[in-house]
Amino acid sequence: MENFKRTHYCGALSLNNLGECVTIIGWVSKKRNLGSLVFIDLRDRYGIIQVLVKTDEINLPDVRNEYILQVEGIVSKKEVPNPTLKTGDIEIIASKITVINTAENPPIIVADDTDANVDTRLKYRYLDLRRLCMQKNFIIRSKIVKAVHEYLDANDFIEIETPILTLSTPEGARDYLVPSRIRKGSFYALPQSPQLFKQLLMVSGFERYYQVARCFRDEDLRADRQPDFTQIDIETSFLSQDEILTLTEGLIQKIYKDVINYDVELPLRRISYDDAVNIYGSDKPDTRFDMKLVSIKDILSDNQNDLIKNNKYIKCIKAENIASDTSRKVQDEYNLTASKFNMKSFAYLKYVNSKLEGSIVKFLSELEQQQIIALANLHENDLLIVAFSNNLKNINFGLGAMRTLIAKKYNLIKPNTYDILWVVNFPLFERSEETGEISPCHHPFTRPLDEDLPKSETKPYEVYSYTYDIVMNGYEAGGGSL
RNA sequence: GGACCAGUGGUGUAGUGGUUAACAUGUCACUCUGUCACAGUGAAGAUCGCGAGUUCGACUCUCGUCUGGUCCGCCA
Repeated sequence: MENFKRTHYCGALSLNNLGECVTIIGWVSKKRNLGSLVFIDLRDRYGIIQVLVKTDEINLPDVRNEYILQVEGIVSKKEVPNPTLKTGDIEIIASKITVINTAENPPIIVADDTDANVDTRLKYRYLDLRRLCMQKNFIIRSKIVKAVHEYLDANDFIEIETPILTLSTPEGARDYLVPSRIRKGSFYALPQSPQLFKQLLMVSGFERYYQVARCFRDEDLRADRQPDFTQIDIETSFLSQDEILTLTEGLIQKIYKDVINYDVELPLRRISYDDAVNIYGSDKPDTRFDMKLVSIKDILSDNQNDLIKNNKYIKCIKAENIASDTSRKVQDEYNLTASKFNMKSFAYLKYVNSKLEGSIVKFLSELEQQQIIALANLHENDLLIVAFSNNLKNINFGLGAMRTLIAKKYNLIKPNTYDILWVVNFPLFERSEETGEISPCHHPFTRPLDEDLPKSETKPYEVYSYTYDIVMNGYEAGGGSL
């Protein structure tokens, strides 16, 4: 077996290496044959570098896509730089090329902008993962875990592994089951989280525990949800909610700094669950765009129209400058999104030629119209979507879904920006939609807010809890509780 | 458990009852000294997911089935 040596990585070379004689190893990403000049893009984990072969000076063996080559050559400045490439200023002028391994013609294009569909990519996953954009995901993940270890180790945490084959742990999901060989007819459950174990560890006096923990939940997939996943699992003794949030913020700040060199400003914004839901229509709001939910019930308190009179809640969102773009068909699309939250009653008001237009305008007095225009701060061509409901949760989440949909449709979100905030103090209980029974919102071990404790018997749905979710760009990235 | 969408050369798509099954890209061959989505010329490559049915005739319509995707339920 030959032992192939290299002196540098392809993607790590730069102008600093100018003039050096280097040996690199990589996969052929692309070959451009101009006759006596052949350009080869050679790829390794660090990136792509162009190799220049002058075929009247050296021998070029048969080279095709995804062949693995060892290349000796001089790092040189390109005659025409390519600013779109990290190594675009330089190239290797090859003096010797060795084929380490050949390859069949790959079924998918091994490049960031491959055109293959997901199932094809999964069938040839080992080729899909050669793409640098895919490797980047794994590299980021690895860097995150490294930062987690460093931060928590520095904060006196102990990493402890907990069992995978266990009794059922009481989370909300279905367990994955593994049949027992020794006790026939019995099953292990895979942990939905290390919840019970870490609480036992606290009882045992470890005080600060963490684990990069694999969790298993036998529920259906979504685009952003897998049945087995990894969570950074933390448990401490004696800390207040404020202390645990501060500790976690430090971790988040370090991860962003170490991984993408982004400075997260601390402390993070904290908003209550009730505010998140009432103002943004979501318990995981994306606050990179405005479109806040506004109640106009007060303005319409004297209105005798049935729709207005008979609905306890009337709230609206303003979408700027899209009134003329919002046909009946588009309205139906918005309504469909909200209908998932049992929302049916909507009215669309368009502010055109300095006045309101829309089906319900005829039921609004001149004063009411002026008040709405002022409250919503309407400008020409703004669209005001008004929702009517007697269910506060439905109207909030329904409008929240519309809000997100419109923001995506009109690109209201600045790309490459980070919006990180805490949503705190969730309700302790919720009522099951089907059975009507009371059940924990979070999990059964959650501590109620001290000041709400007296209400726990009489008004359980008004009891809030020491709970907190970390929300990034509208995604729930984590959460916990006392 | 449910709803919807999609399966056509290697890949991605077009194709609304009769086509030589089209286009792009990739591949192969040849030409080419500055390409980086190289360019030019030429070539090969598809029993249209599978099964049944309707029809003179099905990639196309119907039913079933398999696979993939998105969403609802579910996921504290």
